[in-house]
Amino acid sequence: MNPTGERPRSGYHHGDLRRALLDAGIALARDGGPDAVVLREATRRAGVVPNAAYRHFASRDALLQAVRAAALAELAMAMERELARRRTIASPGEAARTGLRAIGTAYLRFARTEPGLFRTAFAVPGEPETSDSPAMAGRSGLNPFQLLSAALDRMVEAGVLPAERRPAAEYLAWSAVHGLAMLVHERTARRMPRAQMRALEQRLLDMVEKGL
Amino acid sequence: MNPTGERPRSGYHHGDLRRALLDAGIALARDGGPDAVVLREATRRAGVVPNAAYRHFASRDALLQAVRAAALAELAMAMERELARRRTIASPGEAARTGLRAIGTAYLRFARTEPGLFRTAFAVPGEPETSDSPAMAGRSGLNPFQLLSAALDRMVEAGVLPAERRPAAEYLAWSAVHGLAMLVHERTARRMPRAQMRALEQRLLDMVEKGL
DNA sequence: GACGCAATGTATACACCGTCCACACGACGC
DNA sequence: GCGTCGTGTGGACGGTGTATACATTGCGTC
Repeated sequence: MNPTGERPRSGYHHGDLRRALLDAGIALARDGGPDAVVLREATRRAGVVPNAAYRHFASRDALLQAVRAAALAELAMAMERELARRRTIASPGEAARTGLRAIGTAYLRFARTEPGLFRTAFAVPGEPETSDSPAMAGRSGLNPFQLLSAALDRMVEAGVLPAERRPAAEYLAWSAVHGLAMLVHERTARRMPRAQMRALEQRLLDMVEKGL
Repeated sequence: MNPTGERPRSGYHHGDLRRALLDAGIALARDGGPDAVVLREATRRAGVVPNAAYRHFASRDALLQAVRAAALAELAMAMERELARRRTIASPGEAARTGLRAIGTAYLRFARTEPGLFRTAFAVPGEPETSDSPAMAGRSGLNPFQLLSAALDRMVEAGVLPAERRPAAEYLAWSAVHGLAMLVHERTARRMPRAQMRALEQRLLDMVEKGL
């Protein structure tokens, strides 16, 4: 009944209402996407009257932005985990390449396994991902976009990406992966067989590597 | 005051309310995106009481889907225009390549010049674009996705795309272009200089051509 | 040409939403 | 011990989508 385990309420004051509202908002976004994060429902889950939210968030949109930042942070951490999962590779060139691939893989998996959070992170206008507010970042302090940039930098250093192709390369890589992610869970190809989908993801990452 | 030029109302009956509601919905989506197409406002513009809409659309979502179909049809026509604009080319291989490029160019321009309709077409779940309801199609009877497929088919016929790479290639091409389109007008890079943006679009299309 | 039915538009009402305002409670500093 | 200020409450307003019952009228049938 009370999934996060906090007792219903201590007294007149809540204790940490901001956190409770944010958690409720994240849960709503997780299953239902951005439109599902509705202020009154969040307060209901926190066991509090609707207007109490306004002591912590200026508007429904402010809450939504906070949820979005949390979603981006989760994605960043998924990327960091995928990067860490690589075994140490022989050549530095290969290491750099698998780094980029890990970023893309984590992105696509996140879109698959957390469609609601994914849409909340990217289908809602707001502060651009390129800005570095720590709320959007993972443990490394980098947000998803910055993690991608770093991966590309390492490719240049390792000599597997010509320096003259480096500028703005994150936009190309991001575009391709993001487009497929949208395609995957939003529409068409929803009922494409799993194996075929994975193969398509690999081909896309190949295309990026080859075409960058 | 009455942009489409129809007189305010004849009598008790409207004449073509369905069309009027759809037009109003399209106008709302054009500046404001999917969330802006609100049923009551559409009826207001048609000079009719809110519930009248329910004689023509089962729900707000049904209206939204009709608007979405119209947006897809507009995109299809933009693609057809771009295809027709090509001068006749010497080699059939080159013709096939410029065909694919025209599709991508039209897509990116549509996202730029009609952001509201673009988001309505793609940021809202619904019948997949791969289905061929004529409401989503252009003059050729093909919808945007089918136009892309046809362009790829022509590349195989002309011998500029190996047949073994053809299957599912539309997903790769669509992903890249769609991702950039989202990136363009949704977030980051909104204030990127025009020339730089165009250059980026060209590089993306290069990447697709090379990496497909 | 009159009639009746089905299609279309109206009236009223409900639940839900975001948000504003005035007020109640209570933790913390003087 | 008391006042102040941060936090939660109560009530209200205008907006939305939608259900249900009613009014009007165009059109096919006799």
